[in-house]
Amino acid sequence: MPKQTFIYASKVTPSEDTIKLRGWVYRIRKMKDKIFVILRDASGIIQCIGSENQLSSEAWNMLNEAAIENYITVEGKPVEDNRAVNNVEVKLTNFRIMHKGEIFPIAKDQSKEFLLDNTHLFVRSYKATNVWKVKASVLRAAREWFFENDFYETTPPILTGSACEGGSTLFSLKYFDHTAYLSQSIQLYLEALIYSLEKVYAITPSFRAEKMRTKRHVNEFWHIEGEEAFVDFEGNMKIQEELVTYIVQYVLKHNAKEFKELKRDTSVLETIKAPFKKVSYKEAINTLNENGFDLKWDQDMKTEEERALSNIIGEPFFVRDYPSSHKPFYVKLHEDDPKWCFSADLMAPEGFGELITGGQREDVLDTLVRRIKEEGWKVEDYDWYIDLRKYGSVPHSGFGLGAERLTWWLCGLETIQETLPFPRTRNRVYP
RNA sequence: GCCACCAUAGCUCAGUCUGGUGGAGCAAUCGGCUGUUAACCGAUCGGUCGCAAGUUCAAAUCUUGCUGGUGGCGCCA
Repeated sequence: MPKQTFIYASKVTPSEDTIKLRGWVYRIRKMKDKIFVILRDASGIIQCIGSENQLSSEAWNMLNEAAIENYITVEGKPVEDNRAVNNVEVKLTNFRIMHKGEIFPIAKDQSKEFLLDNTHLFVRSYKATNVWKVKASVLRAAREWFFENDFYETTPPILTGSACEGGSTLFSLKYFDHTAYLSQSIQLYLEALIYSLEKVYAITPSFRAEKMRTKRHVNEFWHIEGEEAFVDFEGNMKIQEELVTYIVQYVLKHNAKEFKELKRDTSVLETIKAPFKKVSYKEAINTLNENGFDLKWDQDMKTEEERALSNIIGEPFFVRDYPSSHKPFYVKLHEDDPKWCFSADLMAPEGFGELITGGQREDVLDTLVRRIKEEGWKVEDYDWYIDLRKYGSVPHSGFGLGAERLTWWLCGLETIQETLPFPRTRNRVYP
């Protein structure tokens, strides 16, 4: 008899041959002379049925002892049956518990706090597994798009001696005899690399020490950042909308099963196609004021307003040309009216809000130095960055996409924390 | 940083307002059971009511402090 290997639950189809599966007990329902056990593996779940009169007494006894999350191996014949989960089930001829262990602590009733305390066990839950698969697709699709469009993947440092987004939200740590910081964005380093590779990207963790408690924030997230030489503000938005469209189409094609399990209605996602709608900041304020808000032209949009705008527009859209005072020193200003700047945020529909911030960078030496001073930063802290404008400075643009923000929206989840296996939040750095 | 809220059995919660012998469901254990869909039925087991102090004849319950956690906001991806 040829050696049989284990197959995945999702690959099981009715056949005359006996198959072998391995995985964990997802559910088990016991009756007098038959037992239903749902086996879970990386691919999904499948129902197995064991009857007392078709199993050895050893196998039957083991089946009676089986409990949630035991590691098991099974053998049996796959048959069609419309009473089973996916209309196929395995009639067991053999059953073994490979590791019984203790009673699994996560059961039917779970509070958010309990799940976070047991995150290391919750990662194996069926829902979480589906999210990890979508997120893996997001990262893979992003890399594919960059590769297809001649971007080079680069590896900038995560440990850094200077701030990018401002001092108050930096995590600091001891670096030999100095203080170093965890990266908030590798943008400044990517700007250096365009002078070598022209079109670069990186996927790195970013850290923000913000003491916020919202469903949109985590203190450690994965940042998909791109930077391109010779690309202006408009061209940068084109890159972003094509990248996002590619990722959306990729997950729709490859993750239909996961979306179904997550009960995500994908009809909105199916309509998404570049180019995206673009509204100026001024227009956005006007639209909001027409819908019952009372905002001034230079007022910052708050979460409530952003969410309202996202629901009004109902598709992905850019808010472009922000007031300069709202954006950092590296953003290029409009030459004719420096009150406005070349910065745009890409918003997701359905009230999910910001996915990307991007824009054209200031490439003129004097203007950059002036802006750093105006914002109250020390010029010497940015010496190397300023240097980039001294030797063949070129117009360039870039953006930062939050992998978790995107996954959150694509999966239609309650909170962004659910897109990370071990989310780092204000009160959680363990496990 | 600001504002709320929560802490009672392994888990989810009721009981707190109005002080007077700590409850239910799930899990676990035992038994029953018709192909179950987080099965169902019966029984058993299970508690320093987050910690500390105060008020009171009497505190899970009222007061104060502390600890841990959750939600929302500023900010942002």
